[in-house]
Amino acid sequence: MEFEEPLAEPLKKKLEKVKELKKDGKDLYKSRFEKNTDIANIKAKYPDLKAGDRDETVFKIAGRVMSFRKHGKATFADIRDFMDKIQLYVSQREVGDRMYEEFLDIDIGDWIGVEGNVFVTHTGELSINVLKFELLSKAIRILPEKWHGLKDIEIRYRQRYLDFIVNPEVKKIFLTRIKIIDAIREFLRGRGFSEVETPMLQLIPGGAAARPFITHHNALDIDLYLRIAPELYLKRLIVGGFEKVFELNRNFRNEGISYKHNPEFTMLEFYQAYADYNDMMDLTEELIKFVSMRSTGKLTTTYKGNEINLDGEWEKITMLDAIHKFGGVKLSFDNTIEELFLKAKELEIEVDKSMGKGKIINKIFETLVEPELIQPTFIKDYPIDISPLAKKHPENENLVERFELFIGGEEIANAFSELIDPVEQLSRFKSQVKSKFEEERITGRIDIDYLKALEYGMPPTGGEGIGVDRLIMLLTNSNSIRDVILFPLLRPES
RNA sequence: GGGCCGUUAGCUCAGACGGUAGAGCACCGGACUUUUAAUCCGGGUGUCGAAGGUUCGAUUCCUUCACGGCUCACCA
Repeated sequence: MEFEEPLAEPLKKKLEKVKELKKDGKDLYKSRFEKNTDIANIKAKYPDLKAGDRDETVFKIAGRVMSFRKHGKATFADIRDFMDKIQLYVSQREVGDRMYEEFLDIDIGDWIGVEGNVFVTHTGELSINVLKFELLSKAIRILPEKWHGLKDIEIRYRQRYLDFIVNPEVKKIFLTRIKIIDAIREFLRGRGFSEVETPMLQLIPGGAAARPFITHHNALDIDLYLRIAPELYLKRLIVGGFEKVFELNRNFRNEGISYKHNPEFTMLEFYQAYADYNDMMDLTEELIKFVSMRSTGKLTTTYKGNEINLDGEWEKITMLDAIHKFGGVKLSFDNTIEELFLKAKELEIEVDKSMGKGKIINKIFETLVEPELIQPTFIKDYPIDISPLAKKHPENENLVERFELFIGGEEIANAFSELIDPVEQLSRFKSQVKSKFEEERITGRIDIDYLKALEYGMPPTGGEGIGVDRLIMLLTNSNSIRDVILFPLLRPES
């Protein structure tokens, strides 16, 4: 038994008790228990029983003991299984002297299996009259307190199991997360999309501009990167003839941690041949409405104090129009760099002239507009120089057919009509690698194999990425990405 | 990385002019056959985040560090 700190007194006593029980030949850690129902089922079966009512059906349930109310020769206890909890009534008369003695050795936190029938107490609580019980697994550590719960946010993240044991609302968030993930798959499958798995270990980490995690393959003696995006592989599949594919899995980015960034996070990417970014907008709107209904049963949510309505048609507006509308600033690509630079300065937005027009405009957009985009809004037609994989806009060579979806002031989705011209793709890659700033962030290597794939011909395609954790934050009103990731990354304890 | 805040019992939290700390729950001992924050009687179980410094004396004051939170920067 390994304890990192000197043993606190209660812990020592627990260990002594366990030693005693073992010495008496008790098996404290059993192999199995045959349940025949869940607590929630029992509760559902007897909605109308009144005080004094009783049913002789024998149920076998199991769970963790959460509390005791001991009364000498009879004891009440609450046990909890995955979804529900119920009160046990154990009396010496019913279970006999020896078993009752054994029950008094049970501690809060222990797992037990129980056989008993249902009755309702004087105070009207549906309870299990215990006929037999069995200790399944002994707890040595003492659980956090029962009505203040566990508030220390650091312990909640580091020991998430305690968070689940003590804070029921946390479990609710993750159950919603599970429903959201299921609903995404259900929706896309229903639309004829195939779920695929592409490499997480990549030779060239492409599809985004973030610093990658580096690892090493010993047998091949090569460095590999954990993927920052699956994009370039999914598009290879489109070249190979797949028409609708999606991948719902982890990406890894070696960047800062914040309320909306975890080094590993869940990304949905989907690609549809013959579709453009307008089609993707329609699909996105339907997807998120479907997911919201399936997971929360409604089309409204509250996020950071804002009421958000997902119903109705979502607004679509170009980036430049949005800057005009929300920021009152009229910008265009006819402005010189100097003019854009001065405009940004005037707005107290930090930019420098090496950034290029697109980047400055985007920065202004992020500062002035993003926080205002509370209700679902598609921002479309992004600057070309910040969108190396998107198709050029037919009406303006400075723009691409790209949109981002914002809800609650957060970026939820990013999509475009894919750039499928291999010659143009090469020159875009080159100009991207050119700037010194980018060079630090990108490995500097162009994915020649991806270009080769394009050279074989890729059909017109719409592609999109959705930050699933952020979507979950939105639908569960969670202020931090750590509240929707089971085991978020923390610095190791000293 | 910068700024601000936090770290006291298993948990939630008090507290002190600088004189080695106290509540509730949990825990330990006892009473109790319908309680549900059960009740009643008895028991504090602690490296006051860590290390230095000042001091007769530091958990308290100072410095540094660790971890966490918020925020700014960064993350197209």
